[in-house]
Amino acid sequence: MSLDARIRADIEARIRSGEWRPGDRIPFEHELTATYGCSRATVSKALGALARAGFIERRRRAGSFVAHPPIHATVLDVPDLRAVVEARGEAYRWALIAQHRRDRADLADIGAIGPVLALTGLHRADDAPFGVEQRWIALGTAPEAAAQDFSTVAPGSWLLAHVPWSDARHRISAIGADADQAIALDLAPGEACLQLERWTWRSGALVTYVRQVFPGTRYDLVAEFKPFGA
Amino acid sequence: MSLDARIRADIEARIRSGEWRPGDRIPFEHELTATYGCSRATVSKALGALARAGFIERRRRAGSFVAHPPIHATVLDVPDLRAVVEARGEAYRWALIAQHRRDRADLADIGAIGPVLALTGLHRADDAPFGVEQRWIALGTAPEAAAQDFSTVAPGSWLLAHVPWSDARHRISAIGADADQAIALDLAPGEACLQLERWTWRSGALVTYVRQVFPGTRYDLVAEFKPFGA
DNA sequence: GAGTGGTCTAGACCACAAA
DNA sequence: TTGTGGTCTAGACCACTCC
Repeated sequence: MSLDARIRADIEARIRSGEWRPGDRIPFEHELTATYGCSRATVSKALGALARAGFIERRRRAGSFVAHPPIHATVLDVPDLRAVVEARGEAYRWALIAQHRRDRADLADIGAIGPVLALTGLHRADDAPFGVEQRWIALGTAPEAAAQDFSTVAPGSWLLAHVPWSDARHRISAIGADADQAIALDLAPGEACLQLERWTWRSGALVTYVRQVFPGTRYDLVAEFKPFGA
Repeated sequence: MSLDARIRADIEARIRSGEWRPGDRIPFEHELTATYGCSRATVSKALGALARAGFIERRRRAGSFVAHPPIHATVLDVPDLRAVVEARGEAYRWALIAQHRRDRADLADIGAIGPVLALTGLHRADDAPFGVEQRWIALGTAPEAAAQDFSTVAPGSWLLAHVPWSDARHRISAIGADADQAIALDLAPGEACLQLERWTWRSGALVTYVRQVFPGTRYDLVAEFKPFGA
């Protein structure tokens, strides 16, 4: 492993672990030069790669800082639905329908171990329901969630702001609305809906699993991209 | 614009334009050093960025070569359905249902200008239908398509292999199957389906627009990803 | 064996923004 | 004004790999 790759991995690990948090200033290039006993070009190459990957922001005369995670709403992001809806100029509302705690996860396929918080709720835009959500939060990985009141704050928004994550997986499929979903979303049973499942992990441990169901006519996912990762 | 960025943009433009094709060797670093009148480190920085972005592959002792576009099947790729199906160990078949040529695109929303080839067909895996496809190919952008026989070769497979592209956009939504789709896919009308629309451009000109409809129970899209683009 | 890319050094000048 | 990151140079050694 090259020296610049070691420096990069080292700093990336400190950011992922939370040792260096968003907004923190990381050491100046000349300090890292001394730390690693190398030239400034090597440090600069490592920091340049980290900046390109979005881990840090670099500002002349000020230094390099751990970046704040961005908020978008495309298929490869974890969207904050509140932000998405408000960006469209509509009023967002979250309503908690049910909440209970289980000391042992009884859903093997979601991959949670230990106590979980199970939540069901409804997302509204301008008072019209546009998504139902069932969510499980692994309290072993995110213990702060146990004390949080989710009656007015959507768990997705709260998690994005408070719990870091390192990996996620989406599964996108089409389903017919079941009876409960149809009532919540004001649809006919069996009407086509977009189902988005998302697993979110932190360092290999599941943070949360969520299943969101949106009416097919009121929601779609968009992805713009280029070939070869260009 | 920095010198290394100019070199990078210059080479990228030659690749996108097709002047340098996949497999071609691009000039050696020391030749580019002479061309641009700069040091090897600057050339190396530009080529390194192009390699990271997937435009070129670099091989010691051999040189740097224009990369071949990869084939994958996740939500941010243009999948070759034949490859996806065969990777699952199933037999793929394509059946052309209808084909006609229009001298003027009559679908303003797809963004095609000039003559288009309109195709409808069915994808099968192990003889079971799993997707219907409606496609428009802009003959102004991809004139070779006019002479191609799409009765046995799926247009998606052919286009991926023969027509380069520079940008794409997906829209993923859920719809109820209409009468024709229900018959083709062997479903009840109104049953939930996943609809994938894709626009593909080359240098700003539309190459093809396709709308694929899959039974919700037989197809889903998966995306795995990390925060900050890490 | 010869020549490529991969990496690193020590130094330099500059633009820019924060102090 | 000052010190940071941004960029570039000229040179070096190395590992790899194709001839």
